[in-house]
Amino acid sequence: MAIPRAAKTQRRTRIQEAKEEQILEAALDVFSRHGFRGATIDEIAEVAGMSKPNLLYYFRTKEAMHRALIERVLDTWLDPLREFDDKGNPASEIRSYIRRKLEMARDFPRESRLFANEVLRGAPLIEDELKGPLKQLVDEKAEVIRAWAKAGKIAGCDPYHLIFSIWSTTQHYADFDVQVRAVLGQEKDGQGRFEDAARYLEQLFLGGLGLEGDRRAEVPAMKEQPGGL
Amino acid sequence: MAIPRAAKTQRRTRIQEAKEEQILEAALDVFSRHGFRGATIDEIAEVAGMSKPNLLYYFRTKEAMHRALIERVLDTWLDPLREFDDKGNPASEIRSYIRRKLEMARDFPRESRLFANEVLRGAPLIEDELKGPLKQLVDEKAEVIRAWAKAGKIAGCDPYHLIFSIWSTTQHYADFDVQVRAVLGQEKDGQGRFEDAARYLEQLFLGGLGLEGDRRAEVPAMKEQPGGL
DNA sequence: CAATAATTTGACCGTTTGGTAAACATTACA
DNA sequence: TGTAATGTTTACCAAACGGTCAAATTATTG
Repeated sequence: MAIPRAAKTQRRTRIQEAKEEQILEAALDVFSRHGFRGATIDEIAEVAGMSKPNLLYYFRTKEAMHRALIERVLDTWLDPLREFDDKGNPASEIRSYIRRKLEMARDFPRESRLFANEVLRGAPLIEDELKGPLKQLVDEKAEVIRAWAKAGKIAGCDPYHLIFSIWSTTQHYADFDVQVRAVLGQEKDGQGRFEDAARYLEQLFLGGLGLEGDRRAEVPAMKEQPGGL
Repeated sequence: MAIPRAAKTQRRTRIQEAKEEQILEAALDVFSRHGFRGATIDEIAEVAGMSKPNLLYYFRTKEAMHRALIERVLDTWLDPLREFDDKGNPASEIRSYIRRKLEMARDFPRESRLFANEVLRGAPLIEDELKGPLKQLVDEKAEVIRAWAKAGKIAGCDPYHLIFSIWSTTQHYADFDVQVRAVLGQEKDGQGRFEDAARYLEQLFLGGLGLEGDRRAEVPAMKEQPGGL
């Protein structure tokens, strides 16, 4: 008998754990390049190095795979915003938020593109997630920013659009990577563009919020590339 | 005899013109939502309200359709940057560049998403365009910005990343529209978010470039939504 | 009004797609 | 070691896919 995904015994075997990981890794590769409809199970199976039915033993449908991927990524993706702290001082909080987002764009570009692809097609799978938990989280952080503005710690600005602009500018380096590289040319083909981007974006956002004075706040430089997710 | 696309007579008939328009309009709809691989000829034909063979009479392959679309959009898409003028004063040039890009995101979101989809999958069709004409145009405008900085008219900054950040922040309102709406909630469901975005982005960029004083420069407000492309 | 060219369609074709059935192989563990 | 549960593979299916063809229809024009 072969009932997929932890049938009789509730406990997941090592082999399940490993194979599912292997599949999701391959799926991330394919989905992030071609979107849901453009991706094929065959290609994912090939990248994962296993037969199609074998893959379908672990994830019964293409949608199940996609859903599993998206859920996992969405969670990780919002971590930097969750860390955004109302106790800290505005300049360093914003600086380190930008840095963390930029590090993610550098280290997990496929995750970013997966998300972008999903939103581009109308986000049918995560609509509820966006309108619920995401909106709630952003509302909360927007309130923090508004409080800073009210206290005169930063220039008054629309906190929602501030958050949008940090999202867009940082994720741009993952989602539009090929364009960025094409425009910068081969000289900047290493990871140097991320350092440049970090410097520029800090200047932009701190200046835009009237915080130039706090330029050299106690925020560390971008980390070297770490390991997996 | 039925040789497609202006055979004996060189002149394109009215009917050709109209049908090709009708097809590209439908194709834009489908490609912008699902990307090249995710789009199907059947769906495009259905949206265009004609039979599949009829559609294929005007565009022999799916790729031909996509190519025609991309070429047309890419050209329009760069117009605002071409208008970016070194003669004007920095504050108003940057302000009106932002406004134009934001107007495009508002009025032509599908075009923006088409482009985003293409870049996301690695831009195989427009790689040359990006590395050639686009890079050249950006290089040229970057030089203008650098000159402004050297002359002390704006704060020194990396002009390439400045351009990237204007692209990303403005296009975000087209490409991530569903997310933006989800976060802002129903109250801001009208076009008001574009006005808010315009105000915020001007503050951000002018502030970030040390140009707050020039805030009320001679740049008109965002235009009402105009007609077709 | 012919007749010729342009357009449209239904039927079709080979391939790819998402997914299944069942046989076979391997692992876990009593 | 035996056996039940888990994992893998080969062969396959129906639907959807990109695209073709020849026949039918509609415009254009001498």
